Amino acid sequence: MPSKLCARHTKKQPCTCGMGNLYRFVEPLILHLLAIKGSACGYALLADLEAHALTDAAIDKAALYRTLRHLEANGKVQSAWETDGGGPARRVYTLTRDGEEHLEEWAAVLEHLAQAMDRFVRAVRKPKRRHTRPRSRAAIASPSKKSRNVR
Amino acid sequence: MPSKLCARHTKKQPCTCGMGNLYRFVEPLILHLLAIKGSACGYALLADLEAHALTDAAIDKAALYRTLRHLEANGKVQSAWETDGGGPARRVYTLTRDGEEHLEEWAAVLEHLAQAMDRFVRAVRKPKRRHTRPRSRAAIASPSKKSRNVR
DNA sequence: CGATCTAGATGCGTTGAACATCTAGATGAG
DNA sequence: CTCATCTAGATGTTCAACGCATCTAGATCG
Repeated sequence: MPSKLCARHTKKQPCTCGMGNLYRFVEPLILHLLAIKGSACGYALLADLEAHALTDAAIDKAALYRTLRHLEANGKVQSAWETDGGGPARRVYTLTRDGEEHLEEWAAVLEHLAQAMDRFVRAVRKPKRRHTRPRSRAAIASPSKKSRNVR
Repeated sequence: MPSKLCARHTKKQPCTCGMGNLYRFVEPLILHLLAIKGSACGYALLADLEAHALTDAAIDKAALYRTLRHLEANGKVQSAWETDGGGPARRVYTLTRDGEEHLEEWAAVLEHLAQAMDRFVRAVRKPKRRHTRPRSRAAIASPSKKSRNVR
């Protein structure tokens, strides 16, 4: 996810930039499931994803498989074909060390985001402070000094 | 946002389906800012958005203006040109009643999402329960009974 | 044999994201 | 006066993601 390295923020702390809400949080879910299951093929993950999903949005098969390949391409997971045991061959995935770290990063990002969202929700629900009368033109025109370089 | 009405869920509760994390949460932020400011033009919102943003991702001018037009097209905000006071004409936006309700919906959605993310983060950080040895083939093949219709 | 289940993958049309660019009035410096 | 800058809004383009449909193919079972 931070494959693009996020030019804007040179912060140490992982940021939400590079991820663009990638894949509807499918990525961290997969990493987490692999972490607790040890290993699994895509099809097996599908059922668990439904149960653990962060949102009530259904998870697309295609998104799952594509995300797995994407994770593998970035070295977050490894896969190996498993043909024994009947049925079509399964591509069985396991987390790499890199993947474990990636999951931690995701946790940090989501933790921040959750807190921010929580603050936002409470701000929205805060007993409506009656808003100041339509402010003067000047107040609107120059919101603050540090809004110079708004790009 | 639930303009597509979300065919999948006929739940009463607002869901995250229709929104696809639309516009990086710019939409609810705009609604909220308009709610507390009473009214504002896009340019004035820009500065406040930086301060209130949910993520550390910078907010794109283009995204802001387009979101405003989108909100207006859906009746969530109203706008009027304001030419007095010097400078180029400003399109000044105000929330509609519909927009106020929309903000409430967003609050509900974000509240749920924040809780889900919080649970997820805690699950990830939970003291690693040593995962069971590579489970039997059967256990992998049929994850659960209710995974029949995984689409 | 044919239907169904398991498992993975691909194709495509639409939409969103990131970034650059453009118009144009107002203002201020030289 | 002229040029640069600021304010304000809008558009265009490219690329990635999303949603949905479809496809292959082995295994299994009636």
